[in-house]
Amino acid sequence: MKRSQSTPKSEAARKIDIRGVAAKARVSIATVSRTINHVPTVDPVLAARVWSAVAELNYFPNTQARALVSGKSKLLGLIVSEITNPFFPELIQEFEQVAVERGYEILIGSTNYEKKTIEQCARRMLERKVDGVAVMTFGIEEVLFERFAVDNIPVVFIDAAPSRPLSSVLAVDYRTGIYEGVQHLAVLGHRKIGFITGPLRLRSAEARKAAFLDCLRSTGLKADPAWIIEGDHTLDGGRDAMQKILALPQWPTAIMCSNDMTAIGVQHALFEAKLKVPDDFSLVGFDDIHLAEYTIPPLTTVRMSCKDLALRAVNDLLSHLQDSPAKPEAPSKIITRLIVRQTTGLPKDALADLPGKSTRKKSRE
Amino acid sequence: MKRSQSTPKSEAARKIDIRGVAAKARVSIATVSRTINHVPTVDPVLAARVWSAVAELNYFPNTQARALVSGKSKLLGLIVSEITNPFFPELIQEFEQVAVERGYEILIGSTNYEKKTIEQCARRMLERKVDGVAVMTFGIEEVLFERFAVDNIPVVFIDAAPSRPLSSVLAVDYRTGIYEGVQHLAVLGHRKIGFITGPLRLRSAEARKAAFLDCLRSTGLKADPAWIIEGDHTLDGGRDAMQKILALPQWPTAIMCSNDMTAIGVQHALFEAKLKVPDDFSLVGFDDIHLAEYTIPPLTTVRMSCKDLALRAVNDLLSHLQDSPAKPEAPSKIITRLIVRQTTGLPKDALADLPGKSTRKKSRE
DNA sequence: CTGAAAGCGCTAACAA
DNA sequence: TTGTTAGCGCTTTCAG
Repeated sequence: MKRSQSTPKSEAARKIDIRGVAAKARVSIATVSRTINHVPTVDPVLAARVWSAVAELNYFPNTQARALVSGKSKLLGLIVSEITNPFFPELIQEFEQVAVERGYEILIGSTNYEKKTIEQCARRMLERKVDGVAVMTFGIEEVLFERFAVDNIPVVFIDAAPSRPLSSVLAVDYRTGIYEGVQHLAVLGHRKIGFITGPLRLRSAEARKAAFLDCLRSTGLKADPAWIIEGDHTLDGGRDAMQKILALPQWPTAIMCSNDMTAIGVQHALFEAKLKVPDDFSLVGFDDIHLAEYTIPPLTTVRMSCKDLALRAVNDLLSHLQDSPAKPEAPSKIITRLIVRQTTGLPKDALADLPGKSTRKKSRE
Repeated sequence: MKRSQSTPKSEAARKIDIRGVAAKARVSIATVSRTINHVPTVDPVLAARVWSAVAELNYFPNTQARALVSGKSKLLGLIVSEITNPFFPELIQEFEQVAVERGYEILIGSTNYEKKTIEQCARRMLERKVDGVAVMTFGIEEVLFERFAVDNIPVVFIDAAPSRPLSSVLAVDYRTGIYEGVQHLAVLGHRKIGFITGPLRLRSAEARKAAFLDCLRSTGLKADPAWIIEGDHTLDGGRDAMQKILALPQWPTAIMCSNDMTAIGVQHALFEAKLKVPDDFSLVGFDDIHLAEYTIPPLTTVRMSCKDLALRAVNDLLSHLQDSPAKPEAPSKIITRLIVRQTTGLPKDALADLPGKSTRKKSRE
């Protein structure tokens, strides 16, 4: 089995490492190291020999050894809520692209909202000595991230973060997009708008709900607490929440959702109940995942650019890493905006309401 | 900045490493190593001291150093086609779970079907010294994986693999599921069934198509080449392919798709064309992603268990790693089976066809 | 059963 | 500019 070891053919079949390259190029390992790290002070002639040895041997450096000695793993952690929610793969893809461009690898952790898993993720990141972590799980117990501070590892959170050095926060401007959504609904004539939240212990689920309530108020509508249902940002959660609303004696005429998956779940609940979108209910999602364009009918939703999110996250992390001169504190928020598709329309009682201004009771069940 | 270095407080504020633990526990670093690696021959008294030192210091070993010396990174590579296709996150989730259970971390690579990206992925895996790689991208240029053979890194492929040591293949039994699908359609009365393939350079897209053709034949139906359209396993691809079919003078009455995303794209194309599923077209997907249950109407599809796939992939890899005694060659195929939901029904011309057996022409456009 | 010591492959002083 | 050498934090002989 251990062929190369049991047959020490002197030079011939040695392992492909920096020494092998050095031997073949007839230089020292230091020169090899300098060459492959593009240190400018290497004699071009030697460099050429090194490069051709590298090519012939098909050599590449051992990341572990490199990391061990340099203290930098060139790994960025990315912690997301739930990899099966399509928003996150889209985020991951963008994040990875930016990271790889900048010479970093990413280590993904999916928490599934479970505290134990989150702990495990944090630990894995620490063990692998990531150079930075983006916690994109929209609200998390920060205690678990104290160790990162101890180890001087930058962390970027979303929406809110503990204030400490090397930690920054990506602020999302939920209000603009949600306001546009509420306005849109109001203009169509909706006065009774329900909201299905995400898991409320997630800070940004809370933020989205707060933004919704706020926008309702500034639009002059009032919120019926019965129509604010807690969901969990999953398809099942959306379906269940909508079923709860359908069990209510009074129905809203429009539903906003804390994310698109919830909205798709709602569409399904409505389909099962033989109710039509947007004829019986108007529906607005949040995130604008690619799928939103493909639901039937296509989902009106609030777009949050995950490309932006990813780019900003990586930049924030790296700016802490490369002892940046001035803090390029870019406090601008991540913007959101409404994308109108086909799940929003006039409220069912619009025609009836128009002539007489009477407040009709909704049909029940 | 470098507090701990500039202030060598003897014992007090030293870095948290194996030496720190050893010092605090008053043992040698070798004993610490043995203890945390659960070598059974450690004196319980010393072990206890070590563990409490570990706890107090909140110590955990440096994976890099460990990997460097042991030669095992405890990393498993997982290469997928496209992380934004929901099938893959589901796969990743399962794979990660199994891997973590077994003490491995995973490194994800998403190829996006681009050769350059695949190369990059392969290289990243090599650089990070993964202990094994699962190539779940359903067909890939194996040349890129030769280096893994050189480095004795096991690789598991899907559907087909180069035969070499340390490489195994996960065979999926496409026929059973697809046959059930074709049968189901045939029983409903469909005689004209179209198929939208995946990217045909992917081996398993080819395999699915071949299985379909095969099943058609053994059901006694014949395939119209015009109704076999190449898609690309994406939403957009499905929509485009269906639009091509709709442009044909003759329509099939049912469509099978190489994956669920394609089917969702088809549903969208039909929606745009004001055609109904299953009234105008019956539709069958493949994969049974979670979303399939939530489309409108819910998608009839062929289930392939990604849990199975993940489990088998990890097992195959690990069995190569731990010098397994006998090869536990489990040549059983990954099974597939039909899940009937609501996108399949009687063909549009069923009633008309029943009385007179005449072959009517389909309405065009 | 324990500790001292030799590296794993590489980078970063320091010398030449 | 180049080579020599000392570790990075850990596992693993090998003596004791």
